[in-house]
Amino acid sequence: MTELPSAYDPAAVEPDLYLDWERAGLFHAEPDDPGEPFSIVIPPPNVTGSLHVGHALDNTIQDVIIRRERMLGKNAVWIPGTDHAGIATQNVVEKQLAAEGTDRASLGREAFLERVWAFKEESGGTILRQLRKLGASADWEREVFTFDGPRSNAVREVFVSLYEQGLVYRGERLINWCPRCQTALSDIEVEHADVDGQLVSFVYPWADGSSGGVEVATTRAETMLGDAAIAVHPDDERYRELVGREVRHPFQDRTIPVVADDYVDPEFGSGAVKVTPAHDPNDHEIGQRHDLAVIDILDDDAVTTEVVGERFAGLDRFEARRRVTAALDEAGLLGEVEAYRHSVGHCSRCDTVVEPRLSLQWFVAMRPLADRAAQAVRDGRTVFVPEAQTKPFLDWLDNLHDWCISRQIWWGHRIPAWYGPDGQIEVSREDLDREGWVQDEDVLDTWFSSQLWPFSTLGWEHPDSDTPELRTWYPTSTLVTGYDINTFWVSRMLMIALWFTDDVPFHTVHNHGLVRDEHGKKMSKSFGNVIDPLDLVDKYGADASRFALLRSAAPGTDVPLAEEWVEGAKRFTNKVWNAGRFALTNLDGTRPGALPAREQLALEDRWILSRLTAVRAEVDAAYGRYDWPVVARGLYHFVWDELADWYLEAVKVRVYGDDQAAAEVARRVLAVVLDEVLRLLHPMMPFVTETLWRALTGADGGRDSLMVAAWPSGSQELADPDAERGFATLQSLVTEVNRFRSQNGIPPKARFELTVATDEPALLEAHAAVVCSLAGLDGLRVVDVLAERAGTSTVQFAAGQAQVDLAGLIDVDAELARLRKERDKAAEDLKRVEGKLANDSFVERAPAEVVQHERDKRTRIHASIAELEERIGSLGALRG
RNA sequence: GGGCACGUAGCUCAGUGGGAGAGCGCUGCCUUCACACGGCAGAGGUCAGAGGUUCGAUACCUCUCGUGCCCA
Repeated sequence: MTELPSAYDPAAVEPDLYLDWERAGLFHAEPDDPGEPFSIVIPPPNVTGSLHVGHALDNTIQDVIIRRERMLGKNAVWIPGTDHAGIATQNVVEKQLAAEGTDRASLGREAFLERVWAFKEESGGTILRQLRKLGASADWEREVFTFDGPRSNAVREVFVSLYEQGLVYRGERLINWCPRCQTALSDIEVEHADVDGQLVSFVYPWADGSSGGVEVATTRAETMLGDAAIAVHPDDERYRELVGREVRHPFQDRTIPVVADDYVDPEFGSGAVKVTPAHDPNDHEIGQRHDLAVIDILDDDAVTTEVVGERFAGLDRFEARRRVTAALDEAGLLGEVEAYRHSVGHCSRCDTVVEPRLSLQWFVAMRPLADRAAQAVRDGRTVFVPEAQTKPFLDWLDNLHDWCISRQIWWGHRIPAWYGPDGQIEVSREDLDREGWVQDEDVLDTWFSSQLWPFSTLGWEHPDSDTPELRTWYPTSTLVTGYDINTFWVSRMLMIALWFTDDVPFHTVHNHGLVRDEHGKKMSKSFGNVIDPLDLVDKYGADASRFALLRSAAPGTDVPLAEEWVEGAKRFTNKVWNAGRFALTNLDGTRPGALPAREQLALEDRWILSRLTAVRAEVDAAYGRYDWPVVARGLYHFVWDELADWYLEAVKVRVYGDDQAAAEVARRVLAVVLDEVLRLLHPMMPFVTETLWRALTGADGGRDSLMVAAWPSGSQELADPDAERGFATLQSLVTEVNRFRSQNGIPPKARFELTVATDEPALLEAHAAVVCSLAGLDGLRVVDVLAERAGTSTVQFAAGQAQVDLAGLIDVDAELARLRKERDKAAEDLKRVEGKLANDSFVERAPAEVVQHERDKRTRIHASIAELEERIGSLGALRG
């Protein structure tokens, strides 16, 4: 153990330790292992992706939870895996093809898919390998993939079954179309962003040739080529007479009716709106109410078709917008054109402006599923932590539209629907091989497969599946994700699980925030503020990287991170390392075991054990709330400010002293404290703690590991308020002496004597050695009354006054200034307290103990001021 | 437009109805035998602003200003 280097070097221990854990099978669990089941499924990252700092946070939290549950003796499993990520993965491969001067159409479906599979084999799993560097203790033997055999079987089963129940249907609906990805998207794959555009007003002239017309406004002028009506509010007096009349389309040989519809906002613009049922969701609904024509003006590339007429056909939608506006101007119909900022939908995968478009697609009817999910949440069968996410989640479920699940791409689960020569449709669990029948070309939305994740990973392929894994670990315990995918993923898992397994998929959803930079800005390549978690691990180690993330991950907030904060966490790992190293070099082989009898314990032993009890309770409570900063701060403070700064220093008196029995007691306590603090730190900082723990206990690795050591019990028997008060008194004296030393420029090496008058003479006499050691004193004398002597100075501490005998070394002016400052502050405090006590309503109405508290304070400050005045006087006399 | 957060030290954030804390940064001293990735000490805040409730508000309520997110 003496060969432990003086600075902790993560790179030297992490890879070997990880391999050792994995080889020993410590990550693996079997359903019949002992212990209450506990399970987590990983939110599957994109199979071809690589680890970013958001993954690092999400998986660190999961690892912390699973490691602690393991230590608590649970049969804990963490199931890893990846997602085939349809559009994202296909986009990457298509980009590769483009670079090679080809495209998927020329390759054909089969060759293209071979190509994607090859890409998946080559780059797939990288991200899971990267997770290992963070120390993730997932059960790698159970790794699964949304597109592997069993998971695909589950997808088909669910699709067919929902179809049979009438919940999956095919229909022509207005959907979000991405012209770049060439596929339909669901509502939530569209991101709305404010964009600067133009609000163009123009006039539709009356069809009967009478003068004037109806003015309408739009941000998408080209859609007028597909207008089917003009709508006004039925109560709008201005237009009452006009409903039922017709206007003439300026560029097409047709007329358009004026209809009345409640949807119209009479306050907006002219109060009349153009209606384009084929290209706007609201207009589509108006169209249905009034049985309007649906005029689709765009093709798959968002280029105008011949439907719009020769003049404007074949134009990109944005070019068409310009040309139509110009043409309206030419025709003298153009009104005001004003700059207008409005919300525009963009493809969440490629940021192209999405086009609302009428299309024949597959949908899931969500209402019955959503109602069941909402009920489960309202009943508390699944809870959100923090709780604040519950309401938006329920609101979202309550306003859910049907889910468009077909995607016009090739990488994904192909829709198991076959079309016969006479328009028949058959949806089947088995592939159909019939003359003249063809399978649907489309694949399913990736979320359709990942929604099955909590049970498909445990072996669910159909309703009769009954695997030991499902029996043991389903429903899963906790799902850990960013709040941003509650709608995408959490909601769908909840809905589909309730429908197919008749149970919630997880009991708890723990939402963390998004990792941002140190100013709360989103990390992005264009800002150049991206932090690569693998760089962090290389530079500072996995423990420090994890700890820094956790320390910022407050429930309900985003997670700011700066590299220098990770550096700070690294310093903490080094502190832990050196505290451990100090202990180990002084333990003389003492192993953690039973504590000495209470009467053998020194005050500092009782104090540190009491503090340890308190921090353990704090940590357990914070774990219950998933409050990572509190866990991290609690342990940080305990290790650094209490264990290292005070206990280790105090313990030196005995371990370096001559009393062998006392040294032995100190060693035994030290071993126990170190053992327990390593256990408490282990889930957050697995590597440094395991390394020290092996040195401490002599564990030789393999299954003899801190990973499976017991989590400390919550026993309160070592709580010791008397010891805490007593030790705090000693701390107060030491701190005051140090302050005095610093303020008078007395070097740390300079020793002097201290004479103390105190309410705690027995305490101070008994612990003179510790105080002398900590405060760098020659000796400590306890007297009844301090005699004023030339060349001395007096400081106050919690239990009295201490006189420093240091003739000639005191800077009298500095000391006077210090005392006056202290007195002025006390006088200010006194004024405040007396003001309070002079207030009758305070004395009458405030609780008795609060009033008493203020009275005690007044007494204390009075005494203190008198004391200070006296010293100022005598010191002044000394100088004068 | 609707909803939800948030505004506390230079920066990032804790916090509680009885006159505020941490980390980093900053200043001074110290190469003390676990650690200079360290030790000891220090400076720095009318707790966004205005009202209200209360004996007492940074905390509870209302409004204003500012910031962020979600939805339409």
